[in-house]
Amino acid sequence: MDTTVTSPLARKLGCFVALSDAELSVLERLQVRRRPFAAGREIVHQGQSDRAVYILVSGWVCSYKTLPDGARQIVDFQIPGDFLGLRSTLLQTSDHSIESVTDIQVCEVPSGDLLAAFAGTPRLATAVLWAASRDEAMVVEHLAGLGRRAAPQRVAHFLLELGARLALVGFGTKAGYACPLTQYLLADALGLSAVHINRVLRQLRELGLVTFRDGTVVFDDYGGLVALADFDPTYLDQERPLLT
Amino acid sequence: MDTTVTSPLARKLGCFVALSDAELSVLERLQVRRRPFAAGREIVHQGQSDRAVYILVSGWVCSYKTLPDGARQIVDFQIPGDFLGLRSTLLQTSDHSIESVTDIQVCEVPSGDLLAAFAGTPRLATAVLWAASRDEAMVVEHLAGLGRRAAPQRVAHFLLELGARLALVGFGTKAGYACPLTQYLLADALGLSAVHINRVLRQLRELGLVTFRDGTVVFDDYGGLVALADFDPTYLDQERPLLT
DNA sequence: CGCCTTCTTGACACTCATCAAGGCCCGTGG
DNA sequence: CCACGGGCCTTGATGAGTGTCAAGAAGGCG
Repeated sequence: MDTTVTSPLARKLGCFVALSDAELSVLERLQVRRRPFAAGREIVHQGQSDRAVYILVSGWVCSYKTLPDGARQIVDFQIPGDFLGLRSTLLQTSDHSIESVTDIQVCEVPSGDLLAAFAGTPRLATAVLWAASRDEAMVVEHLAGLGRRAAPQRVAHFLLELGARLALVGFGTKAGYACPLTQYLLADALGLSAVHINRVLRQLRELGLVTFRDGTVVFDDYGGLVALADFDPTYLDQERPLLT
Repeated sequence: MDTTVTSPLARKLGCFVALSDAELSVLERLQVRRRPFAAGREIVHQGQSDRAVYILVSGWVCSYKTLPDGARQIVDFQIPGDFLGLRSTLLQTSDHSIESVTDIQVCEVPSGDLLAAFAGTPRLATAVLWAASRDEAMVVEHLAGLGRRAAPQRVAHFLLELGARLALVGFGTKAGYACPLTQYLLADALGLSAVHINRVLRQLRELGLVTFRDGTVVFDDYGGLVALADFDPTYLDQERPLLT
C-alpha cells in the first residue's frame, strides 16, 4: 500500500468526507515540502502572524498561551494530521504560541497554495473546514472541562478525547495508545499542578480504569472511564462520512 | 446625528477598519430586519445548525455549553454589536447554545446576504473577520483564565475585559458601565460558585477596586484593578484602525 | 560517574464548594 | 392594602479538593 495515500491528514479528512483519488492526490501534493523540528522548539510565537499553514506529519505539538505572570496554559495538543496555525491564517489570529513536544515533521503550505487547492476541489475545502470546526469544538469542550469538571473527570475526559482523536488517524484504539506527554504538560493543559496530576493518575490506575505510564496510555476499563468522565464524543464524531 | 450610522456594530468595526460611507450603508442595510426576544429565551440550541447569523442590536446574550451532568459553562457573553452564531455559520459548528440574558433586539442576516455583502465590500469582510478573530482570542483568554487564574484575578479580569468591549461600542468608560448580569451568571462563566463570586466581589469592593452592584459596575480604582488582574488588553486592542 | 529530567509520595495550608439561613426587592393575587 | 412567593444577594460554618513545599527514587545521557 502506498504510504502517501495513508497520510494522517488524508485519513482524518476521509472520516469527514469521502474523498476521490483526485482529491486525495491534491491533498498529498500539498504535503511534499517536509521539514523537521526538534522537540521543544517554538514553531510560532505569540503575536507573530504567519502567511503559511503547517500540516503536522509526525510527532506531537502543543499550542499554548503565556500569561503576563509567566503561567502557561496549553490550549490544545496537535497530533499527526492536524493543522498548525490554520485559524491564524484564516482569521489573522496569532494569539498563542506553538511548540513541538517531540521531534516532529511538518509540511509548510503557503496560504495561497491552500486557497488554490480549495478553489479547485471544494469538497476538500469542506473537509478542512470540518476539521477546523472540530478543533473549535474541542477548545470549547476544554473550556467547559476547566470550568466545570473536577480533576479526575478532567483527566479522564482528556485521555479519552485524545484516544478518539488518535484512533481517527490510526495511532490508537479503545485499548490505548502511545503518548509522549509528560505529567507537567498534562498539568499545563488541564489547569492543575503536576503533583496533583500525578495523584489523580495514580487514583485512576488503582481504580482499574486507565494506566498512564512510560509514554503509554492503556485503557484498562474503557467503559468505566467513559462513565466516570461523562464522555460524550458527539462533538468529535461526524459518525460516518457526511458527504459521500 | 443619524442613529443608524452609529449602530454598535458599525462603531465596533470602525475601530478595526476605517469604513467609508458606502461600506457603512451596506452594513446598516444588513440590519434592517429586526426581531425582539424576551429575556431568558433560547436563541440557538446546542447541536442545531442554522443558516443565518444574528447581529445583536440591543441587550445582552450568553453562549454556553451544557455538560452531560447538567452543569453549565458559559463560553462568552455577547453585547450590542456582536454577532451570534457567526463561527457556527462559517464553520458549521453548533456546539453550544445561545440564550438571551435581557430583553434583546437582533437582526437576522441570512448567510447568503452576508456573503454577498462581503463579496461587494472586501474591507467590510476584513473588518468582520477581525471581529471574529477577536472573539476567538477572547475564548482562548477565557480558557487561560479558568486554567491559571485565581478567583479574584479571574473576576477582575472579566470585569475589565467586559469594560473594554463595552467602551468600544459606546456603552462604557474607564469609570464603569451598566451590567445586567447576575452573580449566578458570573459564576457559570468563571467556573466558580455563586456564593464564592459574591465573596470575591465583596473583597474587591472592600479593597476599593471595583463595585459590582445594582446592575452597575463602577471602577473605583481602574489602575489598581488592572494591576491585580494582570490585565493586558493587547488581545482586544487593534490600537487605531489597521486599514485606513 | 554525576547531573538532569521526570515521576512519586507525604505533610500541610489554603482556596473554594457546599449547606444552611436569612434579608431585600418586587410582582402577584387576595 | 397587605400577604405571599420567588428571584437574587449576603453571610456563616464546615470540609473536600488542590496547591505548595520538600524530599527522594528511577531512569537517561553526557
